[in-house]
Amino acid sequence: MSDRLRKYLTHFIELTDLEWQALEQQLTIKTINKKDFLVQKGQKTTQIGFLLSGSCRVFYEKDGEEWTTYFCFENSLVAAYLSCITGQPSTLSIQALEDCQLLLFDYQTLTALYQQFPVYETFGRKLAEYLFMGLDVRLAEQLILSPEERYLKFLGSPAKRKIIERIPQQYIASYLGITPVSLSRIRRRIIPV
Amino acid sequence: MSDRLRKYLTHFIELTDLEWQALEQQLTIKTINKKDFLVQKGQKTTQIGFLLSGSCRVFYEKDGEEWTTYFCFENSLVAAYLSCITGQPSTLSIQALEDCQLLLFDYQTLTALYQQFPVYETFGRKLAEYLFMGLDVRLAEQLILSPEERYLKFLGSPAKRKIIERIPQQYIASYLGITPVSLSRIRRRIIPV
DNA sequence: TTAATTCCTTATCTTTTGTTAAGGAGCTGA
DNA sequence: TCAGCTCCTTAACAAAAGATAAGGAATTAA
Repeated sequence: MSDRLRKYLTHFIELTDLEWQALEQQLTIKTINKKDFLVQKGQKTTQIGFLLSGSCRVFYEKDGEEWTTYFCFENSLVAAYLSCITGQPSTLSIQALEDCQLLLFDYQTLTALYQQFPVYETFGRKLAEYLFMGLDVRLAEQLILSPEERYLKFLGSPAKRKIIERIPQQYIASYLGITPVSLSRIRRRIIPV
Repeated sequence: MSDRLRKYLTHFIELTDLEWQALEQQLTIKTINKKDFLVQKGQKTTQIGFLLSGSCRVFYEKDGEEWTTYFCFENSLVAAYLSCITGQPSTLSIQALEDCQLLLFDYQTLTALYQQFPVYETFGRKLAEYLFMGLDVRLAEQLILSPEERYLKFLGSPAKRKIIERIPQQYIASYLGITPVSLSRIRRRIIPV
């Protein structure tokens, strides 16, 4: 089970058995149901999850409206990473869109490993770089593309096809930064009949 | 002169003289004039600059329109960091808004230091985390705030007052993700006479 | 099976933004 | 000094998005 996390980490670093076991010992497993929250706005949460199955949405809430920053699926990490770094209460929330099974470890566990094994410091750097890259691209799209162009790009991304198949359209609208009504209009415009 | 960079780095890490000198040796100094480009879209640029004086804007260009992601001032780093990480040609451009004096070093220099001194690996992690934090906040604002709210928040940020004083309003509009005309209307709306 | 719920679409109206063009204030350089 | 340039504002119109409400299809639960 935890092998899947170990394999995921090889995208970033190579671990000896000893190094891996140091992390593996700290893992816990958790199941959450659809609509349950992994993180709630205002909470101090430093847990980092690895999704074995299911999916989540990460979103900001303001005035009762929810704006999605990204979606997470199986075999990827999910966390309020900003909150982990700053130690401040999270400004975002994470909710299960399907029943989820997760491996969990704490950010403190990770920082402790930074001291013990240089390879984990490298992992921390590459992870932050990876998250930075994702946000950089996301922000650029939000700035230079119109809502319609953003939706077309979303459709054109193979990695996001599965999102469309598994995620209610209202959340895709919230990801694109528009209302569900507006997305519905865009769809009619670009997919005539 | 380079002392100012050393002092800046103490926000992230503490360096011994030996560690600092390893980087200091690699520094070059550069002067660029207002409107000159530090990075042009499409270029492979892995230079990292530390602004001793002046200011720059970092922006994406599409269909002749330019959208600013952030502004840089003296005593801060400026780079196409995404391009550094990926090794791909830069998708963004960096232009001087005032005459600038910079200390420059290459991203390769930094990664070489990762191998030699663990403290630089830590710096690399903290730098990536810092950049991630900036983007996370920026994206959230872009998603949950209206253009008018974004401008009000911009006005309310002490760190950004100097931007307003030194930067033409059209670039602030481009940072807010709206046209200069639209910003002008917002200003009339919120600052009645 | 039926009722309730969720989710998407559509319509109408309002608000906001984009587009284009014109004009004026202020700075800059010959 | 004066012409040119940059930058901001304003106006008029078009395009797009938000708000609200209604209706229907599909799924879920009793």
